[in-house]
Amino acid sequence: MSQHVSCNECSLSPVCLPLAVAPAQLDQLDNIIHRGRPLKRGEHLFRASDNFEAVYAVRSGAIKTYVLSDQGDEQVTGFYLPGEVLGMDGISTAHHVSNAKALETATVCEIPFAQLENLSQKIPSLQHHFFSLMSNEIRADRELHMLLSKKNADDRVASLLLSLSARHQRRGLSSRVFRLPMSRYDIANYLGLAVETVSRIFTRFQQNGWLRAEGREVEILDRGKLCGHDPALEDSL
Amino acid sequence: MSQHVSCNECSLSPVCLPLAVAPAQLDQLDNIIHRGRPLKRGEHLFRASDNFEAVYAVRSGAIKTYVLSDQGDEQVTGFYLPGEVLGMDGISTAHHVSNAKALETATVCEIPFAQLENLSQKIPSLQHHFFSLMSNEIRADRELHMLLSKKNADDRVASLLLSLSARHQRRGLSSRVFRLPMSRYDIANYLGLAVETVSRIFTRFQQNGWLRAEGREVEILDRGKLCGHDPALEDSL
DNA sequence: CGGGCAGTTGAAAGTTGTCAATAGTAGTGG
DNA sequence: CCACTACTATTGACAACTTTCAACTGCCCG
Repeated sequence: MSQHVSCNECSLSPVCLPLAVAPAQLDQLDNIIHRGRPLKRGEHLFRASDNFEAVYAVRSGAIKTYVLSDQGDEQVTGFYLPGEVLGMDGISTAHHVSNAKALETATVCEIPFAQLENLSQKIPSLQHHFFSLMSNEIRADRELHMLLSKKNADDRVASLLLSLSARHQRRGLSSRVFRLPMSRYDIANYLGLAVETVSRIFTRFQQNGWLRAEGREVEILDRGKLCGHDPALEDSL
Repeated sequence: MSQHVSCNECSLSPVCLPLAVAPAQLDQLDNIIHRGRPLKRGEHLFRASDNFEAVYAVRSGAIKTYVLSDQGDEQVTGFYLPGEVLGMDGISTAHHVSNAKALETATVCEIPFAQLENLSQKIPSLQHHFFSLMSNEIRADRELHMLLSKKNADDRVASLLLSLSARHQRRGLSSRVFRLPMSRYDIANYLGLAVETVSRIFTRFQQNGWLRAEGREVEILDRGKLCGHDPALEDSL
């Protein structure tokens, strides 16, 4: 497997950073990007104590980010799929504040932030796109805030399933059948629930005929009913 | 009251956008800022349907942001005090996704975003500061995520009180005695609790001798014990 | 001065968490 | 290649925290 897929040849370019850069300038972006060796399941991309040097775009696999409280318990703060950018929470502090860990074998593009800032000075559309990315992150957090604050356990699980489905579709994959890259524990942790609760909800969704799940393989059988659990999502697909 | 306090003369400049701009260039920032008439309590600064034109720095008073679900119920997503910048969630969509409403009489500086982007092309430190601001917002959302996901009602209320306290101190005001700009309803909504729960917790904190509260006036009597409720905050002040 | 909203308090109900036990799965190493 | 082990997932019973419903007080603004 070549580790030197340029942005030009990367199938993710329509959904990744290159979408903000004119073809003529794509080389400039391409030149600052480092493509590292694949991460194995469980390996860290960065840790909370590391200096903040770069942001990362997922090329394959999946990454989870999490923070540790002082008591040492973990809070999963996000799941990142191919084409998505992570690591932006470190900009203001010069060191990362969260940890990033591969949920499965994953490859990432490393984008040194200082150079990205320089390039953003020259390419306004890149600057704007990066503002947009961060703005999207904030917006997603607002929705998560509502999810955690107002929605019951069923709605939370349904919402995550539909979010993953939509993000698969964005990459041209099936929005109906896909594989969850994360464990039930990670799902529970992310959604502020107990694992047992998540497990029971998966069972109930299947009993209702809304979902088929075998381990991490899921098939969405009745999107409407899953949305119905959270009508706010009715139109999202 | 003059509505034309330049950044030069503004007491908030050490904690607001100007902190990222060299004195020699401050005029350039100052020139793009609009200082509107004060907002009365309950007035909107912007609404979710509005076009996204600008971000806003609070000069006095307090603003809350909120989103409405499709069922029409409100989720308070943030409280903004003097020196804090809001409205950045609209960058990616060209229209605002949240609403911003004055909790009390408030004045704000309006910073047209297109011009801010242009200026950021010329002043690298301004671009960086703006990235930092958004990064901070994301980081705060991560902490809120943990709060809503893992902490009980007591910890959530304590955490909000201590956050407000720290933000007062940042402006050189008392971190011990201050006035809450928001209602118990807003606090409850923001923290994902029922008003009754918040009210009971205020009562209990007072019975424990940790807090004095008369309406919206609060005095923190035992910061340690409030932190103790959420040891993650022990060192924040 | 009055009405409506903000705030407080009590009792009951419900959703979710905790504890415990069991089954299934995947990675490891012989 | 298979067995072992540790982790992931599921299910049930019970407990706990928080919500909901209801009533009441007080205050602010019109």
